[in-house]
Amino acid sequence: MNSKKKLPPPARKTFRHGDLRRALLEAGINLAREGGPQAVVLREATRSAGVAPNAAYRHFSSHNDLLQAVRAAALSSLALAIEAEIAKVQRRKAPPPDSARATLRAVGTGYLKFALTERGLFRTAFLTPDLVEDDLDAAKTGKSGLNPFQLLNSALDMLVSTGVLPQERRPGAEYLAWSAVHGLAFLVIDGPLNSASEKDIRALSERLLLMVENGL
Amino acid sequence: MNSKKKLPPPARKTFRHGDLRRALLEAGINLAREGGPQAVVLREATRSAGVAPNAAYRHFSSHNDLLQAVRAAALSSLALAIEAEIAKVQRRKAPPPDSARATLRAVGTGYLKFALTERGLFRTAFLTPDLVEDDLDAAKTGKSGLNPFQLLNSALDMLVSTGVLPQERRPGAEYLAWSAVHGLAFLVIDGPLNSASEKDIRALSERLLLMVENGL
DNA sequence: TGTACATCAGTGAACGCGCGTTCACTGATGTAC
DNA sequence: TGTACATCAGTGAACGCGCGTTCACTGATGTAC
Repeated sequence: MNSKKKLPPPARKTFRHGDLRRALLEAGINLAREGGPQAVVLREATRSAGVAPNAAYRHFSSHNDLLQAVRAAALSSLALAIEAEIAKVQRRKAPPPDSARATLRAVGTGYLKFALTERGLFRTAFLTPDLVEDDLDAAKTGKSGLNPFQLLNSALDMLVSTGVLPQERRPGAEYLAWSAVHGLAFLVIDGPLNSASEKDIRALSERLLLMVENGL
Repeated sequence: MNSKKKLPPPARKTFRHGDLRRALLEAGINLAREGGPQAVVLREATRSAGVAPNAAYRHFSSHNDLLQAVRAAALSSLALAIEAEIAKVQRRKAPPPDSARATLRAVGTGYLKFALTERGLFRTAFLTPDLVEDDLDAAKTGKSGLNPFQLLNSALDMLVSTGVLPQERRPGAEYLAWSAVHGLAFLVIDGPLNSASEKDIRALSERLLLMVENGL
């Protein structure tokens, strides 16, 4: 009945909040998770932190500042998801070339899994083009300190060093692989595969990753 | 100095506009062209048509109605761009298998060209997932009466009928091909290839299309 | 251990903005006679 | 050929909305003596 969109404000007792920056960031992340970058509304974040709108300005210089922080967090989650898949395949020790191949596939799998299970965050992660090569901002990386793009690159380097991928095909290969995987992610979250079954999507993902492997 | 964003309203003399629906649609298309779907603002469209805001409601039932009309137009432009590339390769008569291959590549080329030269419209075209299979709304198609998705499918069918692509690999192939091409388009318009040179992009496009051809 | 005070996190009220949309209207057009 | 009238495209004014942001403030905290 009188329930607002969310839980009532957390009924803070003290004048000071204590951890408002973190609270706002987390609220922002939740908004992004559910509605993508559009949904990251400063006033809404303060609402769910139980605080006046302008209190946010103690911790973020502007709406955009908050949004970029959310984006960095999303990018970091993506890196973690990829790392988790990589760890999975590297656990079972295989001959280096096979392992390299499996690692590249794991990057793709992690990427796609994240895109599917965290659509809003995924879309938020790609707001602006600056997850570029030399972007080592820790807020955007996983445990390894690498961002998603760098994880992909290092998988491709492994492919070369184990002799699977001829050196001369290496330059630019990251963009080819990324294109394929990102495109599928898009078709699923915003496009015509939107209502496909998880099984079908999984099958398509595997074929796509094979296509990349064979086609590179 | 006192120049507004655009040309002053066209100084209509008569009370009736005469062709307001078309004028609003074209204004909307221009807005989308320059700023993507976000920029398609009903009031702005009426402004550039030199008309009161509410006049739009004589021709569109809501803001969203206008936006969908713009989207349909964008989709139709995309179809035309693809058809132009197809026509180019089919003009020079080649053995059927080669021609089929070239046609598929032409679909990809047309798609990418459109994405690059019409970023705003391209993003607008993919607002909502309903350019699906049986969508024969003429507003969204090119001269052939096919929408972009159908053009892709028929190129793949050609590949099968000329014996280039084994029949059992045909199902779902449209999504693999589309993924790759769409992903590259994204990397270029909204992603890290954003500032790449046209030459590099062209080279990547070719390699990508080869990857698809070999990997399917 | 206790007190004075600077710091600065959060408040309350207000702003201007542009949006989509509704209302009762006005005036040009095209048709019927 | 001329006039009466229905139609309906466009007007003008106003609405409520939620947003980001600014201002002068209040009150809890931590530090210096």
